[in-house]
Amino acid sequence: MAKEAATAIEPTREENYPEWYQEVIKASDMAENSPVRGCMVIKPWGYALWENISRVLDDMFKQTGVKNAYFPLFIPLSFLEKEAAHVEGFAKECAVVTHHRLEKGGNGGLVPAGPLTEPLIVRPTSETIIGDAFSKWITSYRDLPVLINQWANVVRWEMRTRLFLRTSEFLWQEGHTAHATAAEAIERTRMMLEVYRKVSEDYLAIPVITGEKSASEKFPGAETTTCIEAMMQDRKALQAGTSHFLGQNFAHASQIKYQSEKEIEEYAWTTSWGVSTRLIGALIMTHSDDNGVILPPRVASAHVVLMPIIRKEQNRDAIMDYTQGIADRLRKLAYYGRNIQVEIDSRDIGGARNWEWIKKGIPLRVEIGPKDMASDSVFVGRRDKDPRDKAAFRKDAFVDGVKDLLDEIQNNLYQKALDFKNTHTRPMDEKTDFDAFFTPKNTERPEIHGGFALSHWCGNAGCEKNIKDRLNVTIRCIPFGGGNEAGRCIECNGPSAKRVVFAKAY
RNA sequence: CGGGGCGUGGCGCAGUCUGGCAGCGCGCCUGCUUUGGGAGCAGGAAGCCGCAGGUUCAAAUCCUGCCGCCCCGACCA
Repeated sequence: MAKEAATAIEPTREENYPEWYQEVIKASDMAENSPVRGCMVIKPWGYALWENISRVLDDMFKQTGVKNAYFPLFIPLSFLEKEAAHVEGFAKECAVVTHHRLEKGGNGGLVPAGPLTEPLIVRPTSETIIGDAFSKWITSYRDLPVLINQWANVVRWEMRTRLFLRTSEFLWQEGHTAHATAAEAIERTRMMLEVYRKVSEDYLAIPVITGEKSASEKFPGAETTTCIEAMMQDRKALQAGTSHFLGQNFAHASQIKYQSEKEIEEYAWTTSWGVSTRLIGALIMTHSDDNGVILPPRVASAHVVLMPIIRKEQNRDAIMDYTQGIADRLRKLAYYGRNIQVEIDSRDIGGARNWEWIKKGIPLRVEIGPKDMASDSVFVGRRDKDPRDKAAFRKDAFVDGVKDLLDEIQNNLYQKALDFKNTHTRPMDEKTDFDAFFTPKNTERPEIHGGFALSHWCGNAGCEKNIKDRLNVTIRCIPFGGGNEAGRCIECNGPSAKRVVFAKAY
């Protein structure tokens, strides 16, 4: 027997969180770096997650009247220039296409030829190109609202990239809507944020805080940006989704106008909202442990792995039949929008097989050997429990109860994440406490520290900046609900009407 | 773009200081024995030592330039 590591993943979260994150992804076989700088290859086990998340979102979008469409990957440079704040926000991270042909170069290579008269940028987001379409589609108040979503890839040339969390190219959906009134657009902004909250909490089992961004953190060109913020296991905040009220900024830029009932020319009010493959990063960092990924059942790449244990060759057919019979029954069961997905892994590689599936985070591992078959049973391990904590089930009881079992795991994951978030979220009124909260004890090798501080803020951008410069802590959002409560700004002691969420962020 | 680290079979690394046969562990393939907590033995395949120049009888090793990756920061979903 080979040596056993204390944990399947090294280093552990405690030892080196960023490296742990990378190792977890590698061990789960979800994605890998590609030859293209900053771009990832999403492998089947990771892509299945995205498919499942997409399906849930897509259904919910459609239930609110949104329809899917598709717009070009390339955006004329002049389009991006139309909205001043938007240009400022995205100019630094645009990939630009300047040529349309390759020719043989001097030493056998290829060189770009045929310069474009107007460079094209690869979309970092599609407000401008979709705004242009909307300007043609909308002429009357009768055309409104227009409710469009597209599933697409976008490119943002980031300095530093990390699998799923920040890659040069990523997959996302971007919703774009146009409305006759500000009130209706604001309502839509909140409605879609609510969809994100629901998917995040009910499917990904990631508890979030919903709220509004401060002026410095909002989307370039937006009037207001609302967001869902989640806490990762290193207690840093991750912005998991945003929904923007764009006012009439993009309507002016793209000339989205309509004639009202009163025969007056009006500009439309628009929104945009998106979530991306970053959600997968959020999911990994919320649930995974030192043995690898833990997938919430409702979006898991697969639900159950069946592992036949064939001790004697003459048992093979009987055990495989028994296993196949269980798989057939499980696959007929519907669970949250799809049938139970079953993997059968009959590889003869000893205990390594079990550990591979632990690292991949599959919710249920089922061992099926001669003893189980003899007693009409199965031996089940749950990913939300210790790897050695396994229990025998009667076969029928397991099959009939598998959906309850999956829901139990789903709820456990959510509850655990919620407890973690609550434990590390605290009101903070004294500047010294605030600074201590966000300062690691060991400056050489900072330990996991901090969390969400609920503190008062006077609304002044200067105070926000001071805090960022001093502690690298930002306002993640001004949370909805919770009520107003007068207090004193954590930075300047000025009057404040409400607490906001401060945290270090990804 | 600033600071730090690193590029050697698929993965992780040693070898570089002091130039002289391309190595180790894991993984992979074959066979036998095993199997309910990460199997054992035997055999085997797999390398442009990041790239390009230079020095040398000889370069993974020395020199010059470039490229890429990772971590921290700035930027960001």
